[in-house]
Amino acid sequence: MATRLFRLLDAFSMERPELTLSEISRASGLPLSTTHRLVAELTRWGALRRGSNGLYHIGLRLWQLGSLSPGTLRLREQAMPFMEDLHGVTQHNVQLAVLDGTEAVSIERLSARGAVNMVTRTASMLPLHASGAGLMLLAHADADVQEKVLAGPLRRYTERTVTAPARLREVLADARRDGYVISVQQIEMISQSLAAPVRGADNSVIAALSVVVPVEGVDLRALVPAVRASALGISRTLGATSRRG
Amino acid sequence: MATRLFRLLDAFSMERPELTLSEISRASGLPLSTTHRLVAELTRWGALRRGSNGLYHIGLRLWQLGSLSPGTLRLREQAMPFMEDLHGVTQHNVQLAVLDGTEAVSIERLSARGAVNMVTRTASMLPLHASGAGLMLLAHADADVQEKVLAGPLRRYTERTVTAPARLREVLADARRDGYVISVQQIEMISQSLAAPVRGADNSVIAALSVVVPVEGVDLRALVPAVRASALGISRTLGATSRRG
DNA sequence: GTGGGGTTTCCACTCAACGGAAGTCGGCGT
DNA sequence: ACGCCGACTTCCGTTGAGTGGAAACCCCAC
Repeated sequence: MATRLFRLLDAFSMERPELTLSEISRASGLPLSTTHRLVAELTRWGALRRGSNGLYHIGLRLWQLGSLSPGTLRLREQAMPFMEDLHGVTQHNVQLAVLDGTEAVSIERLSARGAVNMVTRTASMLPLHASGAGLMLLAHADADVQEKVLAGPLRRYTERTVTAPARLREVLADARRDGYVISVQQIEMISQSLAAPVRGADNSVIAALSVVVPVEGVDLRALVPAVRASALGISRTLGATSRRG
Repeated sequence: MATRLFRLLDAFSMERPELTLSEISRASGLPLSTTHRLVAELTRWGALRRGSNGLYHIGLRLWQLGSLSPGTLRLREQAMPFMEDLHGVTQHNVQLAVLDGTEAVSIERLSARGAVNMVTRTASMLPLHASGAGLMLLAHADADVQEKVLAGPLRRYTERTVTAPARLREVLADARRDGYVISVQQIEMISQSLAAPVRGADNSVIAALSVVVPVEGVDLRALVPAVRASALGISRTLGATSRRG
């Protein structure tokens, strides 16, 4: 059954990327002998590898497969130069995120040396309703995704997190109209972010470019043109023709 | 059964990253109804996603999982600045590869604007016995891997591909001794490459940094110091203390 | 309307996955 | 040296979950 495989693979995480067979068994709740067989199959295929230390870890085969996901390899490669420029100019955290189901996933990030330690790491999730990038992606998401998110529980990270659906709709409408969105202290009280949409060849929004900066001492408004310009640059490289932000 | 899932996922490729259900069924050789059920399960978990166009593609969940593979995220992030410098100085293709089983996988690459069109793309395989990076990885691989590769069939890409095990052993020994390896016209008659080892915190070789350049008009020897220095730089960033190349 | 694709649902059979149990290996403490 | 313990591996009889043929469904193009 497939769910067993998923349970097994889910045993691996950012914190625990290497596990023994028994650990996998315990973490996934599967009987040891079953785990043993499944792990063997996964290893044969290359989804898992056993290191010289005897521990199992995710194999590159899986990474290669994952790299086929739209909005990783090509998007990243094209976006990198622009992100670097933006990072160089602003000296703040820059990140690129895409939509996956009802979550935003950060696929690339350049962190500033002395900047706010971003909560998020590459390959991690961002809330759609509270992060700058998430809001921009949500603003341009399919109607059903929007409805699902607006209906579902909207976690309140801080006192400033917008959790009222009606208010959120306004924010999304503004984001679409303005071509950028600013999210202040919605995830942490010490940080704020600004995001702009990245469009693909068909002019649909496929990613969001954002900067995450400290609340203290930074005026996000001043960064709006830079972020929008960078996002437009990426869009153009990807073949978008629309001038809309 | 797990193999069915693998067959199904293998239907996706660099060339065909988006497929209809029927296409998946045909490509994987699985009955349509079985495919339907498996795809549904995979989609529920997030390994696959169905785009607004109705086509299925690999989901970000899989990409995130794959990113847990050692030698992708962290290695890439640390290596990037050095690769960019090297790329800037040499103006040639620069790539970073790691070992997976008995193959080398390119995990990052910077291609030169007007350079040889590298056969390889990011997230693609390199032969261990014929590419510069592959040779360096093989030179430092576990004994059993080396034996397997030397025993197995060594594909002859060009007339200059080394396929004699004895000769290959010499090349590997030289690579270990010198701290770099040069592979001339072993994959294509128009290109050659130079690779140096990247060491992790335990001083073991975990990756290979290489440049791929045209045969005509470029003296690889002149690039040896640059590539070695960059590789050492990455190693140092990763916590390696060994001065051996 | 009709044909032809892709897609979804249904269900009885069967065989492959399951997992308890027993056996192996290796390291550590006494 | 010995015994213990944990991790790993192998075996095998049972059974219920995966299988896949078939039929219905949907939607578009001609």
